[in-house]
Amino acid sequence: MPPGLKDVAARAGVSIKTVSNVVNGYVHVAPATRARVQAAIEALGYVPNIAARQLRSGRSGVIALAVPELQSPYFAEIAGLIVQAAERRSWTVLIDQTDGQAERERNLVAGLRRHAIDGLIFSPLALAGEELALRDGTPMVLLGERVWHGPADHVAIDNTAAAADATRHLTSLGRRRIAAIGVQERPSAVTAHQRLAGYRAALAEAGLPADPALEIPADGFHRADGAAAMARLLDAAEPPDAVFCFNDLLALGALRTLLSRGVSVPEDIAVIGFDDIEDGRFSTPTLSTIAPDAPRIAQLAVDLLAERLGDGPAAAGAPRELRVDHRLIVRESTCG
Amino acid sequence: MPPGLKDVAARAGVSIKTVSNVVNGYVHVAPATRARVQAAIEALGYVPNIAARQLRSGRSGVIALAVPELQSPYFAEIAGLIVQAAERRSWTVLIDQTDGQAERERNLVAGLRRHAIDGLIFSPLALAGEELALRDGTPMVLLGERVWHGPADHVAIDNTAAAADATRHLTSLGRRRIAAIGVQERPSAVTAHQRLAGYRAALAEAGLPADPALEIPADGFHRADGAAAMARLLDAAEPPDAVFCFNDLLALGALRTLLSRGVSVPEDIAVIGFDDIEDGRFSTPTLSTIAPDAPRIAQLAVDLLAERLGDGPAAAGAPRELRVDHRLIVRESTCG
DNA sequence: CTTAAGTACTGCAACGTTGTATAGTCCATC
DNA sequence: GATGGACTATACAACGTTGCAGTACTTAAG
Repeated sequence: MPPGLKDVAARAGVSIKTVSNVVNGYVHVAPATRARVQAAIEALGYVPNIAARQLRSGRSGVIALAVPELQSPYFAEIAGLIVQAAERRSWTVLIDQTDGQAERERNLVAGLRRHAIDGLIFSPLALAGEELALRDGTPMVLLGERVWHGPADHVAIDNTAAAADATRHLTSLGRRRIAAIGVQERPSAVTAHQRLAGYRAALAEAGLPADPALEIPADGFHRADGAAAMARLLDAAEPPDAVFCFNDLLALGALRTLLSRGVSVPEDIAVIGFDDIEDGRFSTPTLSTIAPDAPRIAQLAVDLLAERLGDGPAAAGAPRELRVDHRLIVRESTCG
Repeated sequence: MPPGLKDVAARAGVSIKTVSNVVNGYVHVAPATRARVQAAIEALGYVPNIAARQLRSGRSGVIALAVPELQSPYFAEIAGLIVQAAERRSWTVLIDQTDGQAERERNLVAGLRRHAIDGLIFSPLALAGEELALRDGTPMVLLGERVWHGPADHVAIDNTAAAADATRHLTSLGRRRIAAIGVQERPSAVTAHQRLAGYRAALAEAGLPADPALEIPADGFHRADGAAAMARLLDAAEPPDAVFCFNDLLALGALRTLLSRGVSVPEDIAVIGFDDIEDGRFSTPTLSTIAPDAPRIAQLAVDLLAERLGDGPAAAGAPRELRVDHRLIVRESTCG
């Protein structure tokens, strides 16, 4: 049985509360008393019982992060950054994996969590809009899409603008038949919709026609989906001269298909992705992409949560929408 | 303020304890009563308070997973699999990131965790051997290396044998100057030592001399380290005709250097990695590698923890060492 | 008709912590 | 020499839950 305040108090010859005060750094404790208590703490190896503390204070020091899947480099990176940012506030992060399943996401939002958490950072995949209203009062920060007037705070880049930047980069290189890989019909696939919108906007801007045959759907955003989509494009009557993939994994998959078929990149077909995952910096050819400011996304998400959790005046208030910058990164896959 | 047993009890017209009994599936509750209580629970949206439950029972239903970094695909994959395996036992997983810092790992082992957890799954990077003895009684499962007679349970593949398999694959292809990338001097870098040992053993077996100039150190196990190491090898007087990289990230980095310098793989230099991360299946060329049975590692780690957590006879006992299989996966980087 | 065993439910204490209220001491100020 | 304030320390209650002991009733066996 681990020692409690009680045991430390007995050993130091003070009251339980005095030990508690020492532990919590309360100012008005005589130096001599403090030293005696500290010694007792060391001697007994006392560690505060978090469960009890949480029971009293209602705070657990744990925030949950819900992502579709950790295996995806982009989410892994974001998760790592959020863990780091949370650490700076002495929070620990509990990771929920939704696998993009609507049911799991709904449970999350309904507050059917098994564990008590102070806040939730959530990157929804299957749910969108009003369905995301968190039932219990747990503060939530949404990640990764721009849902205007959504029910919760969220942090995101301007997906549409970023997609337009990517596409514009291709048009500026003189490409005329630019395909898009990653189109998704589901109404909840907001990210895909926004990137498609940006793509179309940039095409229109360049005076290029929107060709439905160039808008290739993908079940998921993985390499295999990208590889399959690219194969479909190459087998078509009139292949493209450039491809905008809605994320880097799709692009890497596409790249693989291109190279294994002997299509040279970027000479025959230029490829650009989205996310700037590390893989793209070392692939062959290296991958041009849109780089969201991921460290900032993580930091802002944690900060926003902290604000809601604080007792200050900012705790309440209307949902806020924070936009994070993105950059176009040009590498070999568009400019060999 | 969320409803408690008290509130449910009041609404259902029974005692608090009866509600508790219903929640915990106690047998001797009259069907009618049970129904009434259930209704009240639904109506109020009651969810048990984990902190209080833990305070009473000592169990939190949370296990911690400590990995060097989530950004690394191999760890991200393992983490994802462990979250899934834990879910099957209704556990949640709390992720700690050590960044491979000895101090952080030491804190972890000393039990200076911020959160109360039932068990710990730990993939150590900086610590090794006796330093890993867990101070408080929390059950721990070690991941990813084979430390004989270590202080805790662990699950690992046979690193040395696997490294030998990889190297043997290269010798069997007729390669004579086989380099190793990822050598680390630190005594705690057990993984690197074991893979080096396997590499040397396979060379000896093939009657090849061990050439120190071919054993290239790497600070970390990332793409950049692999790229740098490969550059060093190419600049040497006598470049190798094959390279065994201690993990896939190193190999992908090395691949990048090779291709950007126009060295053809595998004709001029064959490359093999270790881990079988998804990237290697879509890189150009695709990467030969050693594939540990990651799903099994995750499952076993969780099972082992469950055993220690159980009240059964298996709960105590000497540390166990479980070996997991690995396979050699031959792809284009060794057999174009 | 008594006893024992089983069923259905209740009340109290305790897990370890912290907020509030309180009380005593010491010192400076009016 | 009284008043007030800062400092130091303590006691008690409460957070929501569950284990244990106990009550009251029912049924079956002797």
